[in-house]
Amino acid sequence: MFRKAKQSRVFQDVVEQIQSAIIDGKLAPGAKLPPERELKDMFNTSRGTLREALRVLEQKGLIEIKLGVSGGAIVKRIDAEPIVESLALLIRSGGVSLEHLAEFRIKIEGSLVELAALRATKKDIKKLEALFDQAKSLYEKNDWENFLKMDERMHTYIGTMTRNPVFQFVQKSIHDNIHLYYDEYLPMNKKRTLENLIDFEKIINAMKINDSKTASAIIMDHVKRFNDKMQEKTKAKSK
Amino acid sequence: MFRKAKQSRVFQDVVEQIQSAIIDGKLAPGAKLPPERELKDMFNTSRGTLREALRVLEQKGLIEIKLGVSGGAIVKRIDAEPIVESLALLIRSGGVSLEHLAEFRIKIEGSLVELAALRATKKDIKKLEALFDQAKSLYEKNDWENFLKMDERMHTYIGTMTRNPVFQFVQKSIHDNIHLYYDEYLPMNKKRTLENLIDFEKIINAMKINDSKTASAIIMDHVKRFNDKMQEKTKAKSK
DNA sequence: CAGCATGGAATGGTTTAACCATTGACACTA
DNA sequence: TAGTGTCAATGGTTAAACCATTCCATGCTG
Repeated sequence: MFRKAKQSRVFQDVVEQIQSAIIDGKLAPGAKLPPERELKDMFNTSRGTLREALRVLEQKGLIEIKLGVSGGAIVKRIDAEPIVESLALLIRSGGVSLEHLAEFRIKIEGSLVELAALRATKKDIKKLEALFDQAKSLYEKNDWENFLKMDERMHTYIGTMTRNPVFQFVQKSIHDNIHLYYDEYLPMNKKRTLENLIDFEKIINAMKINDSKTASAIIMDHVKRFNDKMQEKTKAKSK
Repeated sequence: MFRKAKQSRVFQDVVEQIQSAIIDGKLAPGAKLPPERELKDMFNTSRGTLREALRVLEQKGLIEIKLGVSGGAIVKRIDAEPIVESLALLIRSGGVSLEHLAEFRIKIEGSLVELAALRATKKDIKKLEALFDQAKSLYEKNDWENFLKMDERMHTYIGTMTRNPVFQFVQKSIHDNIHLYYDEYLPMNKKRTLENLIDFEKIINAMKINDSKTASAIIMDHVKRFNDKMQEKTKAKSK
């Protein structure tokens, strides 16, 4: 199944071989790799080196490691998680500011909602309504923290509705990360949050009658309003 | 500088400590971490475990490791490379199809070019013209492979011109990865390539007179034409 | 004196072997 | 039969030694 490893950064060669096997479908999601002690022999390397390779594969989101007997390295379905995490790093290190993110968001989220509306199934709308009801209930309970989480879930779910993984992970990346700024810039605000909720209600209603253009227009207005608020706060801070 | 490491997945604790130090700016880009043999004592761990932590940090794009005396782990400036790589994995594993990518591209690239045109400096335009001239020369020499590379560089450079890192890495991710499909679907085609070149010439001219709307319209047409060609090929294949 | 070759030392890369920690399966007992 | 405890498989960690690469100082040579 595996060649012996090339020299010089042996662990990299191991990573490449296992990664190729996964990408080529020789190792499907859910498949279990042999135990470390066997793998090290297959690759003709030491356990330490093999483990460095496994660390890298784990970090790439290609495998997951379980402890105990019948544990080991299991091939994962590749998802957007590593992308979201990398973007978060980029943001937290100051490479991306809120303005950058907002500028991008305003360009993309209209298209995204339009696409979601075009492809919405009845089930999607039900799901979205369920999320909306939960958000509303949290709003009424003044549970700001959980309300934000639900808001994030609604945005992410609209991403899912596009049926396009590129939009999905872009949406997830934006909203996972934009919340990093919330606490700093947007403390709980009843009035603003209500506007937020009403927007979602309107979007769901537009989706129900397949009015994708209206849904798109509402979200763009929603994002613009958010950005304006954010900029006010930023200016106020820098004074 | 560092606490002793918590137990259970010790290497993860080491990763978190070093990562925090980098994000908080305690370790600036270019700074050198102590040698492995010193770090292992600082963290009170073994060299093997410490090296697993370094592998993870390296994979995250936070550090870079140099060999030899005066080598060691150097803090990197965080860039979009890990994101581009993760996306490539997602695409190559079949999670993202060409149609998905194209659908996204058609929505985003118009906005991106518009922004680039708005913010273009004279230096940008010179640089873009230089890239264009090289691409043209490669076209005339029928050097398909290098022409594609130059085409990719032009797209990426337009991303840079937005002065927004989010657009930059999105553009880079799309174009780094869309080339994975070129060989399969788009063999060298003189006529199509010429259209391609003329588009760029028009875009540069529009940018020169600050006509961002026209630049945007041209690129959207360009992308649509690309998608149509691609779909023809895909259909022809599936017959 | 200038330039170049050489060897030493610092540093990452790899190996080996042993032991610890977690967990699931299975046999034993009440 | 239900519960419980033991055991073995597997990942996690440690330790010490040696290899490979690279920089740099030293000294030789022209």
